[in-house]
Amino acid sequence: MTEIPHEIPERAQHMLKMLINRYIRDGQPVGSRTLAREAGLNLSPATIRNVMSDLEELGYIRSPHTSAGRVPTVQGYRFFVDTLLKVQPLDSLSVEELRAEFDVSMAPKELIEATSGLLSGITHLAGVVTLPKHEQAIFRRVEFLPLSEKRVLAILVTSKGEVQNRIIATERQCSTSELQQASNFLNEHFIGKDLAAVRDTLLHDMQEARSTMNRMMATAMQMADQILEQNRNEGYVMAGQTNLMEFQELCDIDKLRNLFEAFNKKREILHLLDQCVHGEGIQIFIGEESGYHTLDECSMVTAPYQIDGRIVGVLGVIGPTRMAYDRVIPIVDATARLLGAALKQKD
Amino acid sequence: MTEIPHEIPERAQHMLKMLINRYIRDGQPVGSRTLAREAGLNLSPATIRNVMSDLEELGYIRSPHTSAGRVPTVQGYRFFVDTLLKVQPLDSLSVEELRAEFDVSMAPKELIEATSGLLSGITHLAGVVTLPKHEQAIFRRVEFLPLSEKRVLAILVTSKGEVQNRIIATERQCSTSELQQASNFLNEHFIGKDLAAVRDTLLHDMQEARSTMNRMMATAMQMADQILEQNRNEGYVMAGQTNLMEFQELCDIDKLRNLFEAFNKKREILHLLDQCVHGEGIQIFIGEESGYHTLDECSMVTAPYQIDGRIVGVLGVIGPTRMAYDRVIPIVDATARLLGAALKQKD
DNA sequence: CGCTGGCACTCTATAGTTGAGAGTGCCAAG
DNA sequence: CTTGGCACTCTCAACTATAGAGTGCCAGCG
Repeated sequence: MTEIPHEIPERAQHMLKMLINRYIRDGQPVGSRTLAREAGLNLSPATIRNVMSDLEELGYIRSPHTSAGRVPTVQGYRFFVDTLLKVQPLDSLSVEELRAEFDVSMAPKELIEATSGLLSGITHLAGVVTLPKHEQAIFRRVEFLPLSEKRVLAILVTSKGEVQNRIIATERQCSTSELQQASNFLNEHFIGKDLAAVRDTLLHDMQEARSTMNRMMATAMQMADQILEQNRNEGYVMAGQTNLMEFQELCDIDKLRNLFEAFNKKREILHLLDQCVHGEGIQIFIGEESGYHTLDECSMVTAPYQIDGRIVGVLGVIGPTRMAYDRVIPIVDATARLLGAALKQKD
Repeated sequence: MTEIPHEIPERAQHMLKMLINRYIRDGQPVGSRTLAREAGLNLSPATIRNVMSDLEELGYIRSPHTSAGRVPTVQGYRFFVDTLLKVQPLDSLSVEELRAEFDVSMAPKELIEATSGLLSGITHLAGVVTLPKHEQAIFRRVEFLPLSEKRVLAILVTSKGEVQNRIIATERQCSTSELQQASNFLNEHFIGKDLAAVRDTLLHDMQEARSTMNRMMATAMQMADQILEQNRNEGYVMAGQTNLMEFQELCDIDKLRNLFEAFNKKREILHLLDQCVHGEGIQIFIGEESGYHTLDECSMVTAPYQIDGRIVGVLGVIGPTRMAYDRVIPIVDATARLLGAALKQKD
């Protein structure tokens, strides 16, 4: 079973595991002597050296230079997380502690932000959570309130408890009854309809009749657009970026700046997160695997989160390649479940 | 007029100005030869040296070490911005360009965020804007919408067009008419009242009668609390922190981390901003003047912004002490006016 | 008296040098 | 297959030397 020809012998695998564990712990290249002491297999450093030499040839580890011990390569980490790592799910006590952090009375957006902060707080890495994407948002209600002479506050509510508001400038003063009439019209016609459909209908109607309600309808449409855009998964919330400054390997000010700028630009990160939404469970990008240079020395551990079995978003952490995967993975996993559960209660 | 005894002679002032300008430009200590070339007063380096020696004795400049030219001290910068700097208001073209960036249809919170981004974008420093503090928030309307069996969405609107929403768990299913009744009750009793008063009355009423509406009222109160808290000026929005990584003098990873953590904690920054709300116009903190160690190598330029002549918040930028004050000050000033104007339209 | 050139002095930054230490690769022997 | 031994390589830190920048001071000049 483990005798696959030209594959890594069991003993070498064990050493690789030890080496990576050690490297994750203190970030220094691991030498043969250290490993001999640590590995538990009463072997001399010389023997270890032979094995390490093999592992290097196979591409799992490399020496930064001739006399500096070995560090894992991306391929090494990949093998480590794929087959060497036995991830234990979070014990139920920890899960309960975690669950207690979710305040279900929060609005969805706040909940997302809190979750992001939670992830970064527990793992001491950067936490990231995409905004949940609802398959379809259902129009629930619209409300127009006069603010001052020519200002109207418009509020749009969808089925998921999401609320958008926006201020409209009107050409002339609208009476309360006029506003009432407008909202009644929209509420009667569109309640329970898909927001995208509402938007299209409004767009169509506006071309037909240049009614006094145009302004209101245009705004309703704008708000619908905004919600739809949000639902197209346009964005994520990040927390704890400063945690990344703690790691020596990222302390190069230039790398750090590039990284932070990538976080701000969002595009690359978003693209990566999008990829994660397709895979079922935990996804891990290690170093260059992401394809983005700015993330070269970073890994990303993500899990999609779901509502009623439907994946609506992704969350995870970003940290140095030598992060404690065994600790981080269960946390990300559990957090994804808990966030899903917390969001579900809003349906 | 300029002959105040024991004060800096005119020529020395001019040199100090030149020296600081030069230092702001390229961040290197300025030597006598450089200054001789730059200053325009046909003087030899030796003469310059004598003057510089005087300036050093008076505490306006100092040498990082024996042979390294001079850099301004905090006192030097202070004198520079107070009396040497002639700030020209932004030309009207630039003001118009700036004004175009303000989209008055945005909700107040969004507007604040956009302004913060604007400041950081133009100055290439970190931009900061406090949330506006309204003297009193007026209760405008509350709305309860059933979401699912035991979930109700509550929406609270104040006179300034601010909207809060929150999800409530109810013990049993509430009928639409019940919810209607609850909101009618609140809307009738409290419209136009001060939010703090509403809150207190609710608190009182809840103790009197354990009605079925308790849950609704409790939530309304919570939301009122949240708005009130926001109005107590609890917070600010920051943008462009990464810009600060461009500056050599802040490139020490430890300083940078401390700085970023101070930004996250918010307390110290908030305290500083609070001080600025009292002074009338532009306020400048240079280096240690702030009293906070984390900001030692930073300056902060702020201006309060007002609605109808009433100061409701502060905005500004944070950057290295050697920032281009002459450029930054007019920008901060103009932005404060424009933000005030944009917010006013929401009243 | 203020300005100037000259000069010795100080300090930093840079490059080059050295030695200790860590770790390797290889080899021959068990 | 494993092991101890040994020569080799490379880094890191400490140290030294040197060039360059800038100063302070002084004596002379207008």
